[in-house]
Amino acid sequence: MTPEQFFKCLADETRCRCLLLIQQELELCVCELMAALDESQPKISRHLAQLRKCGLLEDRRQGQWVFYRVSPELPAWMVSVLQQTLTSNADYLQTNLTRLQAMGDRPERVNACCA
Amino acid sequence: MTPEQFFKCLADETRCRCLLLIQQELELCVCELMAALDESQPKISRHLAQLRKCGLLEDRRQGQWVFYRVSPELPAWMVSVLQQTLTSNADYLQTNLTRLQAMGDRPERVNACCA
DNA sequence: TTAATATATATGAATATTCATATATATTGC
DNA sequence: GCAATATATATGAATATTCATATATATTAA
Repeated sequence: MTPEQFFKCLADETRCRCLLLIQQELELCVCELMAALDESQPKISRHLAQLRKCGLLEDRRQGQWVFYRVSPELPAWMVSVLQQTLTSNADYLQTNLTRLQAMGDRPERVNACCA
Repeated sequence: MTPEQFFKCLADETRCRCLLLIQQELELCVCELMAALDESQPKISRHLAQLRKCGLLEDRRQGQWVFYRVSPELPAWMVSVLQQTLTSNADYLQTNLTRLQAMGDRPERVNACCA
């Protein structure tokens, strides 16, 4: 993936916020991101699909939910850019994190290894 | 500037290459970037104007040439992203740097302070 | 006047959004 | 176990919007 292709993935508000939230929370499902961003389900789902197709995210289904996480194969410099952006833009994400915390009935995580 | 606005600036091949070349060379004029990227003058000029308008670059005119450099007011994390991208993508820029070096009659720099 | 750079406009291409619907899993009542 | 239903997510199709490019023209300095 070229640098500009990587940056294009980050160049949309929905994708940027989803990626940074996932980078911080390790793993989030579609409904959690809908709550955090207050956006429609198809909108979230489409952007996540795009990020997965580009190789930035990977998904796993757990029952009715699909959880997304940053791909473990992502080149180190891209991870570093994500982390640097996250660390330096705490205020940018604050509203989203507040909404996420305020969300009731968040799906429980079950470790893939010992479900 | 929000993170996604910053990344949008980097999300185009022409702008990405120009920015990384300038980050590496400290200062480049339009005709040098035309040579390095082998692109038309209006195309280069337009993208540089956009980067300047967004606050990523600043320009100085020296005689007939206009030199662009990374804005000294750019937030540290953005500079860090630029530098990290540059360092980790040497091969991506190699063709451009070769063409730049091969360019004859490159305009001389005159220091602003002691011209 | 010539060289270097900037800008305006028109057009086409890429991208995002919405709505409706499809699929996959879970739950409830029989 | 088997329907009927609910919930979570994905996707096709239509539309709207944004973005990049090319051409032509303007500006600025030597």
